[in-house]
Amino acid sequence: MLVSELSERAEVPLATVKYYLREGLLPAGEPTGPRRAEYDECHLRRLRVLRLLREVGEVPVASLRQIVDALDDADLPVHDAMAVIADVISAGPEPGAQDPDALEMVDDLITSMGWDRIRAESVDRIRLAGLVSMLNGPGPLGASPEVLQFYAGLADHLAKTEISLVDHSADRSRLLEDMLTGSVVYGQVFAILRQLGHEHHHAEVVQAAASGTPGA
Amino acid sequence: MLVSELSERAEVPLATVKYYLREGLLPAGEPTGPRRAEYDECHLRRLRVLRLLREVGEVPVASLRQIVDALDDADLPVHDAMAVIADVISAGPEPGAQDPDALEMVDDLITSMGWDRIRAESVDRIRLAGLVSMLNGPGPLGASPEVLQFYAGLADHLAKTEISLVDHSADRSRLLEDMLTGSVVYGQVFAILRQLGHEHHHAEVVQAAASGTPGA
DNA sequence: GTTGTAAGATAGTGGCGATATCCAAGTTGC
DNA sequence: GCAACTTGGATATCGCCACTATCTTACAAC
Repeated sequence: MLVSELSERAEVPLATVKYYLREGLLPAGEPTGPRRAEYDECHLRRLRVLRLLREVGEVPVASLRQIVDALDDADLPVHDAMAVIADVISAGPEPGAQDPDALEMVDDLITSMGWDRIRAESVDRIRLAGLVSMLNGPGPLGASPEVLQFYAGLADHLAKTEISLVDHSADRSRLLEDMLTGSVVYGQVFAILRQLGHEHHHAEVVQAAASGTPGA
Repeated sequence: MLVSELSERAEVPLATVKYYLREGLLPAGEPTGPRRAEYDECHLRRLRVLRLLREVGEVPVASLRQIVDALDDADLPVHDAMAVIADVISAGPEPGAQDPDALEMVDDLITSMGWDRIRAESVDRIRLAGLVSMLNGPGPLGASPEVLQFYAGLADHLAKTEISLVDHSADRSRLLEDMLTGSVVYGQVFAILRQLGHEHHHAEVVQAAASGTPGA
């Protein structure tokens, strides 16, 4: 297929497709002449993944480039590619000052969960420490080890189930793309369901309080 | 305290504090003269909340204004204020074409969870339908009712626990600010823990597959 | 008084994600 | 064979957003 068809099928403006080609997010098509090139289903899939990451995951274009580099590096084992991708997606603008206490809390949590496969350089580990440090700073919110354990237990259950559901027999690029998009989209799905749960349960306690203290 | 002290204590650049005052995110201080005004702890708390929502939650400034409007409207009951805030935070750029099938799946899910307090206009409900529609479109990922139920069950448990932990006896603005910041920060905490869980469990299945098929 | 800084208003900056325009070279319809 | 159209490719421009810098006036403290 030609660029214009690619653009139509993915419902992405032609100018944007060209932009992605320019940025190296989308590999160039197979040239069939000096001013002509052919694109296939892989390009279409890749383009859909890119748009999903941008629109649902709000991943910046610069990060997308790092992600496709990992995706397309056939020498990189699947698990290492996922690690690179996880780091890129979690990377924020904030290196921030390290808080040793918070980092220790996080490492204790990781140990108590038996998560012995987490890399020490994991961006998520550092970022979590940043959040914990923020929670334990000024303000009424606090992150006790018990509360963190509760969250981690739930997250472990969710993550374990999700990993068990992926079809590990697919070929490398499909596998990576599916894990990536699944992680992003279902992450959003869960976040929204949590919000909906808040709305429902908050309504219930408010009503209970109102009927329990009718004159207050 | 004076603006400069407010800026120092919250570790926010003075120019940014002035910007927030201009935008109406931060109420003006009590004027003690034609060119002088006094700020108190409420301003400091509010400023910290605003920065947290921006930095952790990546909430746009325009949304912050809508949020503080709800926060400061003393006539708005707490639950209604939370509903407004939830809608503002979940609002994306995408009204998008409605997919009746996806919306029906979402409504079935909501019914099966017993979530009878969700407003029909809830932005989250619509957004979830958008994601489901995307999952059931082209691509290998699919959102079956069973999978959605699994996510919703977990989300319900999490949300219920979180709601039970908030101190409902605090005064209105503290209560709202705490629920809001808690929701945003712990949402991030959970998301990161999920990622860490993925990293650990994926490493385990990869290793199991490698030792199970040593010569493949 | 002199100096420093607050408050307030106005204008400017930088990053990012596209989008628009132009051009030379092929392709297609006739 | 010829004209109209489209493609790939390069360059320029746009719009939004979150700040940030500058300037002015007036008060406060020494």
